[in-house]
Amino acid sequence: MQVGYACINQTLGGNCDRTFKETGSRCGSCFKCLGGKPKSKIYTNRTCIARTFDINTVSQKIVANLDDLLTILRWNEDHDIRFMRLSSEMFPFMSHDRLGYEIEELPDADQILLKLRQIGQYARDNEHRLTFHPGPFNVLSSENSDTVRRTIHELNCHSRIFDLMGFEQTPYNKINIHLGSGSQDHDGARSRFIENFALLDTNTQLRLTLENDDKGNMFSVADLIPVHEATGIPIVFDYHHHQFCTGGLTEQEALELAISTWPDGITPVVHYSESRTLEQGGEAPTPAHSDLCHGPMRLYGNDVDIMVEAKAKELAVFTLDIMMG
DNA sequence: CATGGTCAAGTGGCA
DNA sequence: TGCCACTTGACCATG
Repeated sequence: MQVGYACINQTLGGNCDRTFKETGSRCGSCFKCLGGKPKSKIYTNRTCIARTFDINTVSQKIVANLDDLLTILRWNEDHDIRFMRLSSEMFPFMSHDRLGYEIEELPDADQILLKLRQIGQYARDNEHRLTFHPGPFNVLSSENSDTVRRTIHELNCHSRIFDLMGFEQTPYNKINIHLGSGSQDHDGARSRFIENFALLDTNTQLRLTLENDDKGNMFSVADLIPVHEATGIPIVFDYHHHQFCTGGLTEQEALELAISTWPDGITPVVHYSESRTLEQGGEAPTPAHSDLCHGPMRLYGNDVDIMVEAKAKELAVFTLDIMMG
């Protein structure tokens, strides 16, 4: 079992202002709290906006993002964290209709390709599991053919990065999305999803996973099962989302149903977060994520890798209270 | 150099 | 109708 976090390391990134503003307490361990300089900021989200897009700048940002990713992985290793979600912003605008590019045509392509191999090698050597979770704009089930086309391209771009890291083509390095666009018509959305899934590159198909939604009219774990049966796509169980969309299953039932969709030999991934509203003393839970974990999180005896989706990132990993039984 | 307005993209749900 | 939520705050122009 590994416990990981998503995209950003606050300690290295010095990004605790949000936590400070909303809770009044600083993390105490980021570079700002320790008196460091902004220059030393380590993060992998360097991006740009379309208006100022410049391929040379983007290429340099990618180099810096990959350098910092390796720094973060080393920090993780030092702190016994061997599971991390990579930011889709590491390669800004890569799949954009007008501004998109191939990695090979970037000015720093050689350096970037080398760094990707080095990151992959480091992850394999130290058994770090790296995953992607492309943004909510990826809707494979959309009725809009342009949206589907862009989604296919973006997912393939993500998969290509894992290929360049030298990873096997399995959901060990998953690319996770939601089914999307089916609140009024589950059957139609599932059909379109299955149809469009066939259009993805094979390596992308082999890495794709589906996550249960956080809205009652959307897709519970049970609602995703027909898609799993048609495509073999494993299901990622999100504990927090399940509260808002149970599909009539208990937490344990939904967890174990999702686990049953994973291939032998690959540890299933689950997502764990808690309600921000409850954390701040509210009455009813809402989908927005908490800063930290308060738990306990129950595993019911199952072995999974846990992606903690809390705003305080790696700091929240250390607050996770896991109940094995 | 701090601040606030703005930023590629889809969809659903709430005030 | 507008805004927030989700992957994930960062960029950039202004003072």
